Amino acid sequence: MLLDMKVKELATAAGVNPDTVRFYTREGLLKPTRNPDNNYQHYDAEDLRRLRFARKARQLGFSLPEVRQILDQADDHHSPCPMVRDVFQQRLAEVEREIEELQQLRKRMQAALGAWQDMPDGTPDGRTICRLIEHWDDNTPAKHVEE
Amino acid sequence: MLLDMKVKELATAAGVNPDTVRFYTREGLLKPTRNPDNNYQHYDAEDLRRLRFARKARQLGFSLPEVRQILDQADDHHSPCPMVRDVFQQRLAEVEREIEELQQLRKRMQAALGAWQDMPDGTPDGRTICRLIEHWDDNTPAKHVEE
DNA sequence: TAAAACCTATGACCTACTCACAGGTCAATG
DNA sequence: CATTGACCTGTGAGTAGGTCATAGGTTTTA
Repeated sequence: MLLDMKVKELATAAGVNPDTVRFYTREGLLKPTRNPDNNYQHYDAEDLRRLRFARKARQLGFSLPEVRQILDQADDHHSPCPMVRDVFQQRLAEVEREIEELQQLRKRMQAALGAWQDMPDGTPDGRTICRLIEHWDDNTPAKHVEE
Repeated sequence: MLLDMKVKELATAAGVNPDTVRFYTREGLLKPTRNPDNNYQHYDAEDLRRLRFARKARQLGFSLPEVRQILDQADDHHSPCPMVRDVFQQRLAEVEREIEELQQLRKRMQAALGAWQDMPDGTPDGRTICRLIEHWDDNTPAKHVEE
């Protein structure tokens, strides 16, 4: 292999914290060789690709176990792509759920903010702590049973 | 006080897990009295109000330390409302940032999904792990410096 | 040759709970 | 009155994905 990197070099090359490299190594996402002389880890171009891949996958919302699964499948010369397509679709749906939830929240917050314009601050009197929050109407749709 | 509740009664009244009541008590958000006979905690109507308040505040995105701060201010007969308004505004802005980020992500995911329609799965060949992800274009705007 | 900069492994810390455990207490039943 | 079940107590671990601290070993550079 052309590249032979120690932890910090790999970390710098991928733009991550050296501790993340060590963490991923412990977690089995990276498989460096070890120099028996000094016990140092040595990473090659393949590890760099794996690390970059892992970071991209994390940004897309794949969990660490999912990333490891993909990498392991690739190691076994199975194409992980069908699985990736599948998890990716699920993740996209999840992102859309999150967006809707946050939009609901924003709506309620804006409404609360509007209502608060007209409310006095008031000092806590033993009956109320902060009316701003106590009088906030929680319209959260009850938790789904199927979850 | 009219109400005198043990842990589970308070938890049921507020619709939370009894362990949450114990946790909030350890964290100083609730201040029950203790029965010296059996070492049990006793909560009153005030604790119920604090607990309900805390849950509402959490739903609005306040952190536990923030909630404690608000409750402490109320205990000192200072109106926490100005602070609440302030943190609330920040939280709303944050929610809006999160929404935008997620919308960006969704956009990129949808684009990737479209592009993938035309890409073959391919078996890992030592150079690529999963083209679907490796060729995904990460347009994440570089991290803000001010954060 | 000595300091600076790196490496190692391990464990703690972060959030906001939730759960498990071991042992004490209490109300009701047989 | 003893047992059972449901409650209580405190403590510690687990969750996700890292980040940081520590103590000690190695390599590089001045």
